[in-house]
Amino acid sequence: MKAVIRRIPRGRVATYGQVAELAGLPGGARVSAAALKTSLPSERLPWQRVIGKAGGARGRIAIHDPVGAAVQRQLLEDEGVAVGDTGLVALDVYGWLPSTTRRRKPRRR
DNA sequence: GCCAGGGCGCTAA
DNA sequence: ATTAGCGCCCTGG
Repeated sequence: MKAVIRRIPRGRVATYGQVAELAGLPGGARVSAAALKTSLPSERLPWQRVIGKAGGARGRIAIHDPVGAAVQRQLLEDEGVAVGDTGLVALDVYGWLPSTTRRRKPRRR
């Protein structure tokens, strides 16, 4: 699972659900989140590249802690990922496209 | 018609 | 019970 996260290319992002699926934990999106939450910086996991897409969000920072969220945003922009004021990230552009996973209906565009 | 955002219920650890 | 989630549906801009 952590291995999966490390696979996320720089400048790209993936959703918790996507990571969980790739890790072999279907429906375990929150498990991924928990793993990241408990992970230590020494693990050097690019947790910043993992975002959520719950509710009406199509892909945005899902960290509750405002500080952590700000950090993630900064790190992402540092990699070249544009983050909206609300922490929204254009999955259509920066979304990771692993050959092993398929996306939902690309909803035009 | 398009987009972003919020509400609701569900699943898994 | 709690949560760094997810999808569907509705609303406002």
